[in-house]
Amino acid sequence: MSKSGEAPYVSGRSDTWTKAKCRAGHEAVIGGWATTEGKFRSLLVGVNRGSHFVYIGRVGTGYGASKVATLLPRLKKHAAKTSPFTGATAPRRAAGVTWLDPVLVAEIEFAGWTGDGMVRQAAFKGLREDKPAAEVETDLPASPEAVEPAKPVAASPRRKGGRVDVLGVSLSHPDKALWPDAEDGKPVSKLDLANYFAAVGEWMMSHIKGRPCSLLRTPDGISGETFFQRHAGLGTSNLFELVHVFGDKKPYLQIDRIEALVAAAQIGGIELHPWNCQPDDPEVPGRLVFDLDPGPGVEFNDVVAAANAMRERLDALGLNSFCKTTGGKGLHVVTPLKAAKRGKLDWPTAKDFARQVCAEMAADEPSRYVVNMAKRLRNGRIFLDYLRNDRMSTAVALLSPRARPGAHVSMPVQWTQVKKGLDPARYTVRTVPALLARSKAWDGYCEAEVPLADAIKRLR
DNA sequence: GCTGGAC
DNA sequence: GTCCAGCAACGCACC
DNA sequence: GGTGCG
Ligand SMILES: [Mn+2]
Ligand SMILES: [Mn+2]
Repeated sequence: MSKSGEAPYVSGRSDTWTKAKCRAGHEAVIGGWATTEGKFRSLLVGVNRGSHFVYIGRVGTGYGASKVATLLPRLKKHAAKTSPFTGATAPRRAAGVTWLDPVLVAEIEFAGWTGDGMVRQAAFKGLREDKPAAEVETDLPASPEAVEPAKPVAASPRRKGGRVDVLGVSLSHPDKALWPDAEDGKPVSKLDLANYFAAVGEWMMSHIKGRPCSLLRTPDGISGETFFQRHAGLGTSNLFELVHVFGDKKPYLQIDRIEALVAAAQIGGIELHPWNCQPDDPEVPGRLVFDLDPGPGVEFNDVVAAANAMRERLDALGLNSFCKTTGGKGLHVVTPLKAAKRGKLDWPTAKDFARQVCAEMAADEPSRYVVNMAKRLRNGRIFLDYLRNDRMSTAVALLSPRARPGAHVSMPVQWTQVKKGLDPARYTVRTVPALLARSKAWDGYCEAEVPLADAIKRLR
């Protein structure tokens, strides 16, 4: 498992069989193509298994109409009279399908396998000119037992064009620097980020899975252009899930698998900003985030004190809380919420609860805390930002890196660490995988959830 | 990083 | 071909 | 209503 932390990235998932299949290959041999009404539709692809050429499904070409233009002549050159596919699963002859001699190798990206061994949501990424078709074999063993346990993935060999795979996801320009350094004077590359995500993804996933998740992207590094992306656009990797939320036509990005984290790294997606809803239920609050934002002139030790004070208040209300650094100057105190069986919690209620807790804390120590946003009263005080607790509001995800100098990440810590001397700058893309492997921080998070209704009663 | 539109 | 723009947008505080 | 902010 990935907790051993001895390798830059490891599989870490227990469903080895599924995993092995998912990674079985991102290459396939083209055995045909399909058109409808004369327009190109999809590629029919397969892999070699022994003496068989086994069909594994259709592959779309996404949006790159230009890709089709260059591909079509290559296809036509290898057109054949008969199907190259063999065995019981070979596709039937059909209108609009042209067969091919199985010599062209496609690089594909896909989201998984159907029960009958076909790729799901497969997209064409390009031709592998350097790979002979005969070498594209299924590496699936005959039985699940033959799959060896998850093991460190070997350092990915460089391919032509310098591309590298991480968890089967192809990275362009793996050596491109995204940060000038991680407190160590050495540039942090896209490959470093991908390896980071692969290493900590297991810990991240339960906190982002099933929720819309914006990306803060910086494809040319943190000193280049920076922009948020919340919607899936043209050319979005099919490793992301797409989720529709009430009131918006366009689907939001969602990250449900570690491979999607690597896909985020590929497009320079550094920061993850998920909704704080229950998984797969955008309308129901799933956690409260108390965002402690120090104004100018506040010592970090005072933020530490604020986090502990917040924890005590939440304790008194019957809520369990967990603390993480933000990767910046503040801290987040997070309380997991149990979804009520009846009488669903709504966002206005959750936000109002958070506001009241913060307002009481500020009223008790007005010289330290403000609950009023953007007021110049913030000087020397800590802004208790309750506004993360709204439907469309986000806070930086657990273990998300920050697109700022130092490559710090939002690190889960134990309450015993939340004391004088806690140093958020220790936690970087470079240091965290090893530290996390030995940490017990946030153990029991899921079991700690409590319905907010009880706490609301106690508040009044 | 990637797409699509203007030139 | 090359160049360029888009890639989020909501609630609060204050003017 | 606009602007600054998170
Ligand atoms: Mn903050
Ligand atoms: Mn804030």
